[in-house]
Amino acid sequence: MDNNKLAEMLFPNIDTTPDDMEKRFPERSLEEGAMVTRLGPSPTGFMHLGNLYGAFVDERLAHRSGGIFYLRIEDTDDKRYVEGAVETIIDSLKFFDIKFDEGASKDGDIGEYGPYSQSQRKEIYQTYVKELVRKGLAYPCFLGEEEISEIRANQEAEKLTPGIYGEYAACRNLSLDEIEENIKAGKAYVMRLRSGGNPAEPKEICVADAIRGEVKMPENYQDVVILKANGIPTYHFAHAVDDHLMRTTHVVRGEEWLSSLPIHVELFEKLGFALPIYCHTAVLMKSENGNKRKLSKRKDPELSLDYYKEMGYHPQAVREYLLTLLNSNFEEWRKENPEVPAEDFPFSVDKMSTSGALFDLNKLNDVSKDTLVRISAEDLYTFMTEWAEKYRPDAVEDLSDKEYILKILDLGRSGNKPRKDFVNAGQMIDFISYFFDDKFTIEEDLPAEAAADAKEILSAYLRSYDHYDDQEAWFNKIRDIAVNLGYAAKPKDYKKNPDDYKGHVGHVSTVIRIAIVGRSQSPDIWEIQQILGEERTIARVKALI
RNA sequence: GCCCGGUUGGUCAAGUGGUCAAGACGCAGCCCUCUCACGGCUGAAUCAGGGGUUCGACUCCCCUACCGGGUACCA
Repeated sequence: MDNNKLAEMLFPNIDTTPDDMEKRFPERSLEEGAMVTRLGPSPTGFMHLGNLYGAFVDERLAHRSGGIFYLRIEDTDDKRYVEGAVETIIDSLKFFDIKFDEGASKDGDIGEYGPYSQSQRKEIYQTYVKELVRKGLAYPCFLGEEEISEIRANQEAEKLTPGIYGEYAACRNLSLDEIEENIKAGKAYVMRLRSGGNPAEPKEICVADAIRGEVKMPENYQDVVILKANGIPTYHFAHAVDDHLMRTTHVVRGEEWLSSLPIHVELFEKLGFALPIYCHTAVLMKSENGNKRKLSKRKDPELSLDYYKEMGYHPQAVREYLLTLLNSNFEEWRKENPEVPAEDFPFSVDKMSTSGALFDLNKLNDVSKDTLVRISAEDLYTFMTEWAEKYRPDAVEDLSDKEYILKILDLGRSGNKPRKDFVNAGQMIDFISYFFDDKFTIEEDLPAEAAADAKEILSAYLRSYDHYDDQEAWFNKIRDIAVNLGYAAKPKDYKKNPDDYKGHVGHVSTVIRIAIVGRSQSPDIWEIQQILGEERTIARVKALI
């Protein structure tokens, strides 16, 4: 068999060689230890939290080491392509502040190692396939879908590993004439790797994984497809060629790829490429019916990135949450360095867990509260108003008085024990809604202990009200009202001798609180009144009377 | 079926042969307190099961169970 002849017959239009490619995409000149990572999403749907989780690892690794992080669109599956998916990916990542140094973008490719969409790299892949054919390491396979499933059925009946390998690789040893005949007859074909693995007794290979340590697996012996009938490579082949030519140093991907690692090892070897360092991350899971399950785009809309955007979670909060999942020592670090940007955290792959974490909304909310308390009112205002324009147009009008809103947002946030009332923009708008007359309603019943005296309490409050009282003077007046009406001045007194009083000062103030904010729970009433202003305060008290 | 991973409280987890098995979220109680929040304190709750190896095993080995993934001309 004349392999050169076969190569020419198969790829007459390819006149480039691997050497050309090496020259076109030279090694990057980066500092020692700089990592080159990539995100390789396929434009098949929408981004979910798991994608962001992985992207974050890439981004941190590259940027903390002074390396490069690039975006490569892995659009080798035309059947699954979804219109607009690339834009969604780019927008989502941008929203969560994941920054790329090069790769695909809305304004076209940025960087010297492109094209960054696999669909545009056909010649590059074929250059390498042609070379493999020359070396006798790849061959055309004319097996159709039916023939393959027949082979598979037989293998399954005999309890053998299914696949095209060894004796089942029917087209492995076709003669040049047979191949030519098939092609002339217009038969479709794929290109397969001529695997060097031994199906009878696969060798054990050992790959160092940065997260999992040494991974031992049997070598590959399948004649895997490297080029589909349409001339586009499979993921496996594109991965090898692209990550080599784009000079990726660290391949971060989900653990679902672990099983195909032997294929990649053989591909890199046959192509003469050095293996990158693999980092197989645990996949984010979701709990369902008591079981864990991998996140799914289709089944888990509440885990799509858009969901967090819609709920109004601050991107920084989501980042911090992800960081707590990613590196177990992050929370500890954050406690010691509350004011330092998360970017300074010494992120490391060997702190990453090997088992899949369950997404926990409780934890996200908690992290979010801690995150928002560190963000200035000014920035919260910007964030909230931008969010409202898109998701809560009804609230935009209310938010227009910036000075007013800033005071509200800072309510109780100063001092060393700041309130942590805010979780996300949607919740914030609801939380502060009582500050706006058009949203204000009495949402709760008066406390049972003081309901009967409500009118008197409020009237007395109105009579004694002086907007310019300081907080202490203000509260003393409430205490007086309480005592005069037969309520305990201190909750403790009431607890000790509940029969001596109708209730305690807390019940009395709750009546006032409901009049002013419409709820039994809120930050300090005096401060709220100062923000609301005298007129509005009095009007609300009168209204309830 | 076969192959590959994984398994510490409800959740996230530290831990790498000798610990009363950290910490965080959540939960319960208490304290602070005009409510809530914040903060503080206390508590309940964990090494999947069984065999080895060892003076000693959450840690090492084997088996089983369970969970997840792969087994495509999908990525």
